[in-house]
Amino acid sequence: MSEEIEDLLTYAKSLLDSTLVRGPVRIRITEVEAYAGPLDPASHAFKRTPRSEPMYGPPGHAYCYFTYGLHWCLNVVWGPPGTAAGVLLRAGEVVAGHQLVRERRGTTLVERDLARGPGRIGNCLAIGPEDIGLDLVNGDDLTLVMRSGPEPVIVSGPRVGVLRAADRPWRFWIEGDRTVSPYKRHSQAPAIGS
DNA sequence: TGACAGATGTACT
DNA sequence: GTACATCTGTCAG
Repeated sequence: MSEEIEDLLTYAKSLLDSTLVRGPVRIRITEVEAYAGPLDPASHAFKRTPRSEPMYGPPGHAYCYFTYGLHWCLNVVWGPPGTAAGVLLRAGEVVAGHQLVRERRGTTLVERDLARGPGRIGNCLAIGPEDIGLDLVNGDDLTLVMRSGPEPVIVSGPRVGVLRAADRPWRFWIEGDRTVSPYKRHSQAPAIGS
């Protein structure tokens, strides 16, 4: 494995237990997935297109994309400009601003499920097209606060919901955390090992 | 638990 | 013009 990818995976793990803040809403990140840009067939940046252009920008910025006609998902761009790698935030736990999140999401979900899934995180934080390219590190609207405490126990596994290169173990989550998304393998992804 | 419908932007032909 | 997508909510069994 190249050093660049090792660094990406280390960064992805460092995001676990970090916090995303937007106004009164705070979400503790419990599950992430790494995408290695042009080196990764599952990444949107595998091909450089107008949509994936933000991935080629500076690190620490947001790459937001709209999928399935319904959901906005949030990635954190990683690496020097041109690397086009990023980390998808797959699940988290709402630790503050529950009331506002419930207003956005409706009240049917139990607290654990409020940010359980990439689309739900986007919904909780009101992610939209205006957030593409936003600076998450120095910004004052949507901010990523890195973990300051000890590293949690981290488990890795194959990626979820992607059709290509699904068996790369680039998904990381906090062991035993009940907010980790339950989603399964892409229905058309080949079996692991094939 | 599993299957599927849903809405629309993006990429490819 | 067409196929598909880093998904979620709902319903049937």
